[in-house]
Amino acid sequence: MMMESSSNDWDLEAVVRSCGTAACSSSSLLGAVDHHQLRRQAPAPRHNKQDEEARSADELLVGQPVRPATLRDLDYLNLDHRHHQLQLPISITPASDGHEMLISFPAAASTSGQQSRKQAGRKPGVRAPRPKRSKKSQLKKVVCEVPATDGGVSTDLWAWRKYGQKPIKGSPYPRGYYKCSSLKACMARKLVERSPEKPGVLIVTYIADHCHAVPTMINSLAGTTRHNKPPDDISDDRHSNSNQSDDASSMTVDGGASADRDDDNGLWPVDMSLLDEYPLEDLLLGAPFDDNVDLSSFEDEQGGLLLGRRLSL
DNA sequence: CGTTTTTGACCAGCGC
DNA sequence: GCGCTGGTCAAAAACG
Repeated sequence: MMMESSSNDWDLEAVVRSCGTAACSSSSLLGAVDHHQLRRQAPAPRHNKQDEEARSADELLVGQPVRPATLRDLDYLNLDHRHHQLQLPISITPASDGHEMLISFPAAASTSGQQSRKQAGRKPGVRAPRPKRSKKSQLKKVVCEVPATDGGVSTDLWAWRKYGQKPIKGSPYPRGYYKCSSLKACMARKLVERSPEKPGVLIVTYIADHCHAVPTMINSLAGTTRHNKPPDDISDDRHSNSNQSDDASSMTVDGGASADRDDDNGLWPVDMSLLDEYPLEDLLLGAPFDDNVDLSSFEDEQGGLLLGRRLSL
């Protein structure tokens, strides 16, 4: 019953690893710069290289989790870089349940896309029992409305991995589900969907806090990144969507970071001078974060940040 | 080879 | 209790 095809199919690809992205050079270490980009995917199978090339690529860059502290911290961000920037918060609306707040950003032009892919999925009947999930209503959530600007490169301090996508009733757009990929034990998740009323606006819901520090250096591991097509690749692919499975809402962890990466060590350098000006504690305030984390454990002997190195557990 | 994305299946929560 | 819906799992494929 899942994922019917639709001309409205779209794909969100959020680049979440900020620290190495062009848009997140030293001046934008906090990454909190929420660029947005929608990736449109062509219906052709992805294993075909040419088809892949033809696939349009809007990338969605979703900003880092925003909390009140974040808003404060964003004040000092240098948002003047080559990519589209978010205009910072226009309104903050507390949700009724007290666990949730809505942060609205000005809408911007957006694009959408889709992609096709070979049949995936798991064989029926093979599944380990999963732990009881906590009541959804009890989860702490932060909802952000961000403009889906095209051509922008999004940055986010956190590395996310997409683990699911679902069509949402009442909305022509699917919702993408993302987990923090920096640490497997991290329960932080992010939901990304396009606002049905305002297609130019993406609704990003952050759930749970990260249990680790903000990634500042990232290993270059195979398969950790996907190509992010330049904005001019964005085309009318969405209209060519035929029997494609459906709107893919995905985020990649990349954002064109490779260009800035230090290939010698596979790590993206961090402008540590920023840490002088803005203590790590402040940086961490910029995103959901476990208050109990011992920040000192994330520094090496040179005072450099160790976290952010992708962990394989 | 290790990682990600895609996507159908599975499952829990919720409303009726 | 049942059905709908959303959230998550996990196999397969892509990627570097």
